[in-house]
Amino acid sequence: MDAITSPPTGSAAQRIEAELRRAIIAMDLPPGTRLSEQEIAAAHGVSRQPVREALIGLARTRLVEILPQRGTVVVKISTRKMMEARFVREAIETAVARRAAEAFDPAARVKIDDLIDLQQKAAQRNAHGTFQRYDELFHIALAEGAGCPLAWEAVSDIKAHMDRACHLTLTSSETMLDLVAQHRAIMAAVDARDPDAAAEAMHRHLREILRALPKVEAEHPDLFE
Amino acid sequence: MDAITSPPTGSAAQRIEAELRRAIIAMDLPPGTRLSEQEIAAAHGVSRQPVREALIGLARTRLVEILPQRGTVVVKISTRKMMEARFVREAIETAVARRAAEAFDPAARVKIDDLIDLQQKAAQRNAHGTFQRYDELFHIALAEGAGCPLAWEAVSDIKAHMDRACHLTLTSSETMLDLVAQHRAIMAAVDARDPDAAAEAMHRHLREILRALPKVEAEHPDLFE
DNA sequence: TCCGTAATACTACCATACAAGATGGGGGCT
DNA sequence: AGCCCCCATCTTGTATGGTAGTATTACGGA
Repeated sequence: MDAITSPPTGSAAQRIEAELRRAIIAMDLPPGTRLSEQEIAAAHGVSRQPVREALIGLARTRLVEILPQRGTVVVKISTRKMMEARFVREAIETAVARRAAEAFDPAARVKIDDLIDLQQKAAQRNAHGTFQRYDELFHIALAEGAGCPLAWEAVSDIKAHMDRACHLTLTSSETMLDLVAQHRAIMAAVDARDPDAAAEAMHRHLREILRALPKVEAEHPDLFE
Repeated sequence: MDAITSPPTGSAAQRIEAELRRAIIAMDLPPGTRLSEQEIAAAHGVSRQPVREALIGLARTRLVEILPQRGTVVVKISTRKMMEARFVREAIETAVARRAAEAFDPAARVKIDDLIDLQQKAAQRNAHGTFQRYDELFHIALAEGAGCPLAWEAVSDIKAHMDRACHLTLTSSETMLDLVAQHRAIMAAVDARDPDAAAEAMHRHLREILRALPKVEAEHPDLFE
């Protein structure tokens, strides 16, 4: 089961980028953290060049901001941009859900049940990191089963940002189990071959996610811009 | 009027990436072309490092493919992926059009009329490159006016691929003028505050674009995978 | 005490050099 | 002849040194 643990992949630059991305989304590197090429390179036992390429990759997805000749910082969370991100993601994923309900790859269908079960176990253990990883795998499998894996690429970066914000809102085991139930509801509509219901279920799913964000912003204003 | 010519921006890596991206989309570098870090560096009078970073950036948007220790090539066009891309873009832009019809920034509204006029002139002159540039500016302005500039970021990479394919289909001045008319139709629905009509107009607009692609694939099989 | 100025200590950026892997061709062996 | 192995020559990947630019800080004057 390496579907969940796959850091040692390819070049040093890719490894470091994956590790930094994970750390940022998991809030191990909170918004505002200053990142130094030197320190990261020393910590990973490589030179500054691969680290630099990793940071450029992260800057492209807006997870960090590179200020020329000044430094690199983890970008702060913007509630406004989160709402825009949710809008875009909703547009894509409701369309995917609708298509999934019209025709779904049977082979991918059985895999999804396993993913949901594993995600539920992670939620019961209150294992935040693995929960989010299985959440991601669910959405990937849904897109692939619907026949548009490219849609996931478009959602991927957006979801990364949202996951980071969700790390503040998703604290209790109950809220995580709610999301699992919503996943099951989506698949129920897909199985029923009901496009409108599937889109509506996805719509409700995504609307829930960031509901608590404004409250969190009031509690941790330093993490927001 | 620098809105259309903005290559000399920032670092050497960014300049080179922008230049290569333009060349790839304009088919100056056809699919399958082998790109050598050495040659590009020599041609631009810089070292390999910035070129390398530029190629990494292009690889991230799937315009080129880097084969470790082997070489870098301009990716070939895939009709299947183009259809998937159109699906995703349609999902986003119809949602944007719907939102635009609900509320639109007046300041952005007047700018759009200018862009459409300029695009029409470019179509009449059969100036393919500038036509596509104004097409891009139109869609950007629409997203901004609708209040979700982030949506454009999600569409940007997808549109780049589609524009490359359109370079083969958009040959006559008439087809370009058709697209301009469709832009006007979209804005007419937006002005009428009719979300469904705006979404439908956008839908028709995007459906047209790749209609001729299969025929082109039969004519130039070497450009496709 | 406060402010303007200059030196200092960082940063990202670029150039150069080196290393590691992959390919293609040629020569020798079977 | 056909196959295999080795080597020359590409490629990308990594390491290191140096440069230009910015923020900070120390310092001298009012």
